[in-house]
Amino acid sequence: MLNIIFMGTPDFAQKSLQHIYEAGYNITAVVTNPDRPKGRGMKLLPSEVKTYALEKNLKIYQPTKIKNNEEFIQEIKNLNPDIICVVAYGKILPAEILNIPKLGCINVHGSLLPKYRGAAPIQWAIINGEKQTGITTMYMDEGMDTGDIIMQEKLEIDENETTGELWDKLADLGGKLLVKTIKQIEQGKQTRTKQGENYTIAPMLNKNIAKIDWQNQTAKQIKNLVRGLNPIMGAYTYMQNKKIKFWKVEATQNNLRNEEIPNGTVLKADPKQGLYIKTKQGTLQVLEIQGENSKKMTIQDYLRGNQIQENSKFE
RNA sequence: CGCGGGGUGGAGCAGUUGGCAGCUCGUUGGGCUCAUAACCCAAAGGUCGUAAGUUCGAGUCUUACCCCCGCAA
Repeated sequence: MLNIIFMGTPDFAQKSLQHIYEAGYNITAVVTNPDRPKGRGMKLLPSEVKTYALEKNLKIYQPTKIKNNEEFIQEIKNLNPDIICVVAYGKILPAEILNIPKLGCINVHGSLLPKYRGAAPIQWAIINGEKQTGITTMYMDEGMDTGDIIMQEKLEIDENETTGELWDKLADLGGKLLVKTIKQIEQGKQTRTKQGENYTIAPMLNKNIAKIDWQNQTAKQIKNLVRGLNPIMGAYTYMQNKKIKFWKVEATQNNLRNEEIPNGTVLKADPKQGLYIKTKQGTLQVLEIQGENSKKMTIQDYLRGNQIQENSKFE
């Protein structure tokens, strides 16, 4: 039986760990990021991977840094792993680590490489309105998601699907594909394909991209942004200096009114009929909204207590 | 002790310097209409988070506690 070391941090990784654990592999250690303060009160909370590892009584390492951490690297060597599986770990592994396992370090990535290399492949696939994405398993090298591809599996994206929904599906698919990949390696049947240079990058999301650009984005693009940032961050805009987030919107092609009015103008705001906003192209209908310091609610609920004037403007 | 917002009929909110607890909507009953996410009439529904304090009088001021939410990922 192979000795496997698993490295990963968030829920996406936890799913992979669960799949290989349930497939009966011998997981000699789990490496995850140190507990981080999060939530209200900034309480120190363990990662999803750590929680799962604790539950299954697996050996856990939480190094704050890996590069030049001789003690940690020695520990890994001593465990004598056949394979190291890395899924959304959050740290870059130096060659010293990559070279330890006899059968290699393999990684699960949430896109069809070489498309969307980087930290946020799922989010970007939705923001860009992709109709299809998938999971790739690969041999890791020192670059960022540049290793040779072992297996890929495609998945269709629904036009209303959010990042959260797609995330869960891919996490599960990733776990399954990881197990299949390990099996192939175990049997020596794995293939190895170079990625080629036709790649795209999916960098970490920052605050700026979450802001709706009323001047340059069409209704359709805004819809993609909103679902791409749900439930992480949420697309936001301003109304009278108050930050407002949209969680669910619909894009309609035809304009509600044809007058020459600025993009971002409220065309209609009514508790019964909803909220409609003019965009560069098409009309945006808001379905779920979140006011400043408030919680997410349907547009109907929101408009009962919060007046939005027709012809006022989002910025 | 990370910073901030808030608990008021079923929902979302307002409530000014303490002085009859309100708005929009929903619900129920009735009316009108070829028709409606339409309109008209009527009704039900609140120990204002909990406890104590100040006061002639507290949703409003003071203190303590409980709960919820936002920022950050």
